[in-house]
Amino acid sequence: MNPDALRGHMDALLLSVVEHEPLHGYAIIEALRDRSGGALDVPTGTVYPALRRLERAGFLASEWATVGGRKRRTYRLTDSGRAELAGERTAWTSFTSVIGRVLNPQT
Amino acid sequence: MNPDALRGHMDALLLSVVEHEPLHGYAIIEALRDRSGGALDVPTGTVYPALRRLERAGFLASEWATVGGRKRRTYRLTDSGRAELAGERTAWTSFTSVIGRVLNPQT
DNA sequence: TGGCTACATATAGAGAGCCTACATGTAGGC
DNA sequence: GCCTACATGTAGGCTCTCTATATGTAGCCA
Repeated sequence: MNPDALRGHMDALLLSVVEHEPLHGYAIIEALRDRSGGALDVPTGTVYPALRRLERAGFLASEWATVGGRKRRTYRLTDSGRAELAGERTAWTSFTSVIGRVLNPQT
Repeated sequence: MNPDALRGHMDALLLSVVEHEPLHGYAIIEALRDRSGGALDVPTGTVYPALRRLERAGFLASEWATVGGRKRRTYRLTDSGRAELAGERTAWTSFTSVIGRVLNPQT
């Protein structure tokens, strides 16, 4: 997966993955890998800063927890984040429609 | 259209638009606008450098022409560019599939 | 004549985000 | 003692798209 292709879609992916259950960073990476059938293996250097950015934007909220002697920062979707995710899903649909039409015009 | 979303897809769009007929930069911008139903209005500062990049990569070849007193640099797809475009189309399909699955999992 | 719009190309510099590489630390198996 | 999995985080680099600016022709209109 070309990294540049992800540009501008990472937010939607991250928000989507914590939609129904709060997850910590490491688990988010695993969830992305699982949900994509292994196609998405996002490095920690991408995910952790992105999560902080999304929290700063108010779309996520985090809490520290200690599980099995290990510290985790668990992220959950805020109401604002839920609205953002809905918008991102709509944007995704129109994005694929537009690019798809240009890439494969049926003329 | 969020500019970041285009990242990594611009090449495919540009190659796609000159697939069946050579076009010059200005016409390429118009073609993208037309094919996308107006959704894609790519600035010259994006297109011209991108075209040069694609030519440097061997995917496009250009020739100068003068039409109605105006100079045009007309780009055509090379064989290498044709192969690249095919690859980009395949990549696009799997990209949308992967992101779509993560964004809207049917579990 | 002057001014405006469409046509046409090009570059400099800013901005942003994803990446690699590195740093740090715990738990558990061998 | 060493390795792997788990877990978070930052610094710096890279690349692409964008904004802003520059340059010039052709044609219309007042």
